[in-house]
Amino acid sequence: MEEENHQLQHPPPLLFPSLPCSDPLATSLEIDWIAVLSGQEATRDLPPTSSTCESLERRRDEEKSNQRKKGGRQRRKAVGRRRFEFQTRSTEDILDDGYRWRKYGQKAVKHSLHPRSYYKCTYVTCNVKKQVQRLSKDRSIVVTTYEGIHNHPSHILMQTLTPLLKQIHTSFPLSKLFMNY
DNA sequence: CGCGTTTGACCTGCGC
DNA sequence: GCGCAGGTCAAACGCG
Repeated sequence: MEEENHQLQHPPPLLFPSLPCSDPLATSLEIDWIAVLSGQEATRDLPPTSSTCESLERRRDEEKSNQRKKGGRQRRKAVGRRRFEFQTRSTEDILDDGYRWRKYGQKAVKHSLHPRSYYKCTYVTCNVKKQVQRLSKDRSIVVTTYEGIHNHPSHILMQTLTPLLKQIHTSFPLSKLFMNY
């Protein structure tokens, strides 16, 4: 068992990373708020310094060369990626965790009566995946495994915040706010 | 028409 | 090297 599996009683954390540069890949900077709150090293990429863009360039080059090696496709087992697993008693297979997911596969799993479903976060730069499977022992329990950490707020949160931000913007236009600067 | 689901094929890692 | 199991891709399809 190389990867870190955490049994959680609550959904995974919402993420609000800083954007250190204009590179689209920069949005994949991952901050683990669970780690933050527990006092561990939270950011798995470089901290947001001027060298971040450079490291992202390097990572993108590595990914490109990996793709070339594998005949155009990148297939790698996610070994060592952070995984969060939690069990929920529910009749629904898909839990609304606030993010939008696209199903990309389903597989019958050995020693289990129920197939495992594979989902990807639909947000463009977000690489988070999750697996959903029912326990064969107790069919009322859904096991959800998250892999990776979201680099954007959930769409539900955005829906909630957008009108609020609009109101703030109309009440306090930026031009007024920065008049004294 | 855009987006999400389904599903069979394919790829990769791992144990023997 | 081979076979198995898990993970991913991508075309076809459905739905709003």
